[in-house]
Amino acid sequence: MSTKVLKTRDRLLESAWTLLLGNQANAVRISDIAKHAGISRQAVYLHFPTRAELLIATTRYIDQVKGIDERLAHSRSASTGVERLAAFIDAWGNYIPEIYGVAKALMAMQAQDPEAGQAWADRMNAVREGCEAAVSALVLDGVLTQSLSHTEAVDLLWSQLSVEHWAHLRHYCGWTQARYIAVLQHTLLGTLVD
Amino acid sequence: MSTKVLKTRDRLLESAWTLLLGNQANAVRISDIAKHAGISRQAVYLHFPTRAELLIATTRYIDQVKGIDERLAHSRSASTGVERLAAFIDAWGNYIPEIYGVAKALMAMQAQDPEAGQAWADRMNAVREGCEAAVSALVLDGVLTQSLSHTEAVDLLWSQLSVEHWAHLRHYCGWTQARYIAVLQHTLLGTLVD
DNA sequence: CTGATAACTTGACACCACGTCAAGTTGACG
DNA sequence: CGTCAACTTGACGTGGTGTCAAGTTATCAG
Repeated sequence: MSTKVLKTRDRLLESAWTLLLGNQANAVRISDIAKHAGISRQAVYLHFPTRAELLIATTRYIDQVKGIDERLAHSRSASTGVERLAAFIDAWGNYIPEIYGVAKALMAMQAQDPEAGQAWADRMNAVREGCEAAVSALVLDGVLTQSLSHTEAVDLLWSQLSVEHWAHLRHYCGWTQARYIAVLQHTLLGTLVD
Repeated sequence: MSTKVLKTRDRLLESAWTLLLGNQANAVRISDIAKHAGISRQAVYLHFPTRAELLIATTRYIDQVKGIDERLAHSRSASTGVERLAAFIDAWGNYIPEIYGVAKALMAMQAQDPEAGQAWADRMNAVREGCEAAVSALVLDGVLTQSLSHTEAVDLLWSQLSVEHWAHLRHYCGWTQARYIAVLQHTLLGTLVD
């Protein structure tokens, strides 16, 4: 029932998501989102104070719909550190395509809007915590390489799991999603373990 | 002599460079650059048709002043593939800070301006050629890893030498420039060789 | 010396997207 | 029936880009 007729706010978030996933994510204006949701441009401001807040709310909406929390939680149940690292790369790496449209818009926005930048930084820090946990699992197993400090290992994992890195390999280099996952699992294992 | 009184066009390029290296590179408007160069905003358009063209010309200007070509050429003279890889990472990795301001502005711009995106893509393809040459040197020495195709190795090197990756490690993670170079040399060697 | 030309100046303006404001419509619900 | 929330329409302010027109100034050829 609720799937059939969504409230206006959710229709806006769905519209933003849809349009941002499209090819010309750059050109998504407030008026486009409003039109797609079937309301007037001004009415958007009855639900979200600024464009940045709408984008941020969209990421939270996607998180909720796609259940990223459960996906990442699942990776925590691996028995060894190495398995956990692979599961984490798999879970997060396969989530990036879902949020890429919004992420791109938010990253483009942080140049002008510090609030957007902060919101994006907060979400990326959550990813970093996942990286931290994965590296800690390696340390616990005693397999973390000697040549990197704990923090450096986390930084390296984090930066290679960044949305920018994914976009570079998938879009500039034309890799498939499966190859992206496989290569990152292999090379990061080689870089971080022993 | 020519160092004392620069032509207006060069003063504009110098001003753009200076301002874009500043902390709030996001907020560099045409009027700011004009003011810094001591001319009126409208006069900028006597030298550059658009803001994008001004930024692109600035990157070329920096390349010329800083002599990136010679720096990269130097890395080609290494005797072994491994030395060449290290030299290339050193040369390009230490060049990124010089262009980072302009790069950031150009990357922020490519969302709206396809012309800016193309110009940036062209310059990054030049870097890719350097990566390609370095990987070829590894192949010639017979030390390229079995687990990656030639192209994949180039892609991986290229993406890890991206400006975004540098910015992530230097600014988000707080690495020093020296550590960035050292870690990339070490991990890329480990990833690509044997 | 004169007159043309290039490089600039000032001031005004169109455009586009964001965000705001005010006044009116519509529909649900007590 | 009245009220209130959600929405509509239309107008407006802001900030940056890019355009246009008219005037100034220095230099340089004839």
